[in-house]
Amino acid sequence: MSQAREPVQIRQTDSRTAILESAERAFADQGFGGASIRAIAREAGVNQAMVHYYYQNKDQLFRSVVARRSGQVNDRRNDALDALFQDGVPGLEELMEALLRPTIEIGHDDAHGGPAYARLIVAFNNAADERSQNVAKEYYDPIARRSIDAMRRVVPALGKAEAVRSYLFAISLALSLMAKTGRAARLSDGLCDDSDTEETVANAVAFACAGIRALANKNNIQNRQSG
Amino acid sequence: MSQAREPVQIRQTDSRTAILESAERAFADQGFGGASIRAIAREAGVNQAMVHYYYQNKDQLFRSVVARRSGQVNDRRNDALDALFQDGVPGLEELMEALLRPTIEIGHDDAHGGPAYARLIVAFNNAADERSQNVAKEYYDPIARRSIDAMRRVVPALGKAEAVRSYLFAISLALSLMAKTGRAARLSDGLCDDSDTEETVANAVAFACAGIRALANKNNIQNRQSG
DNA sequence: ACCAGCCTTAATCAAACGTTTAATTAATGA
DNA sequence: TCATTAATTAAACGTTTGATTAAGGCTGGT
Repeated sequence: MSQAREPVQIRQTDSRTAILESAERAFADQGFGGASIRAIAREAGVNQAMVHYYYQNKDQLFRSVVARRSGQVNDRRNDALDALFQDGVPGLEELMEALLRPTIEIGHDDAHGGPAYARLIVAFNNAADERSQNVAKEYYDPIARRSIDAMRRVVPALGKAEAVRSYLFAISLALSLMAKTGRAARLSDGLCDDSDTEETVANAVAFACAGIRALANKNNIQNRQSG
Repeated sequence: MSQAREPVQIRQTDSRTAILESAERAFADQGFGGASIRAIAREAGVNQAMVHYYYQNKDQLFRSVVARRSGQVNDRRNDALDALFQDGVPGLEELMEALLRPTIEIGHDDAHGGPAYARLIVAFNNAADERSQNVAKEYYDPIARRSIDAMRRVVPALGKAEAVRSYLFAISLALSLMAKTGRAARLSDGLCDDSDTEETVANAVAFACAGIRALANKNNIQNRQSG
């Protein structure tokens, strides 16, 4: 018997991830329909047949792009949740920072293609087409459910419907911060930088926590009146 | 002299707006690149050359779709702002409702294709490509600037950067409510309906106002400490 | 040296794309 | 009635698309 070897990963690494990163940029900039496999291959510096060799078709290429990044973000979120609830129930600010920080930080990670994925994830987060919904369901629903449960443990007054809404609000808020469309800078005449990760996280957490408490109070008052 | 007549509009109305509405749905569902003029024409029940006859090319077709709806929303917003500030400075809740309600309501207007435009506007609101940015700049920046100024008059403690961020947060929040991706219903096991316009507006306003006040306080405290 | 396996290539396919054209029909004003 | 204009059509343009194929190069194990 020969000893263990893994020549496969070593050899395929270059082209495989080059395609993935090129695809990430293309999907982010032009959408699924607008991106072309030919252009993705060209920018990755590989033959266009290589895209099909590694990823079979355009649909699976898209899923592979999302799978890689969502894994990075959600691993960090899950770890943070584990740590937070280990010593009892944390505060709302801690919880929301744990949920929002990984999302915002990956979008700010210029060196590793974060902004491109940020644009991509924003685009399909609010999309209603079947492909986007299937991908969202597979890669983001599990962490979403866990986060919503966590929010209700931290703020017991929060009803389930309000918790879901709050989570989606907070996420949509964090995503709008990742997108870096340049609109904030334009509207503020350059005052909003958004490259300051810490300030961005702080703003998002502050805004989200205040909003969540408002929904929880609203829910509470309604229950008292009707009950 | 013959009496007044407008045969042109009457004759072209049918096909012209049929194309526009079909295009709205196509762009919303498949994105700019994914939507095809052929399919748009087919679903509108017209020859595909008609699309170019009325709208020259795909780019102008897209702009025409946005122009029509943004006009509807922003006229209502501008009127509401005029009315609000006529008798002095309104409260934050009134202001935010004036800004968010038109956006949310048009997304809930099932009978007039609102949901399709909602999805479309969400998609390109966070997009960074040149086309989306140009359209956003032309059709949405003016009302955005006016709204941001209004917010600062109502909440003087709000710095300019915070006001811009707050506005973008609030809008992204309202848009995520319009989108109706089905995700809220799925995550809440059907509890979140989002077809109740009044409750949706109330939730969005409550969340946004609380968040804005939080940012204003944060800004205030920082100024006191550093000043 | 040789084979077997991944990796890479150029060439090719049918289908769909946005756009243009020329010709036809329907409605109008004189 | 007749020329004029607007609306509509079918057909074709050249290009690009996603996907497939068959062939060749490279590498490591024997």
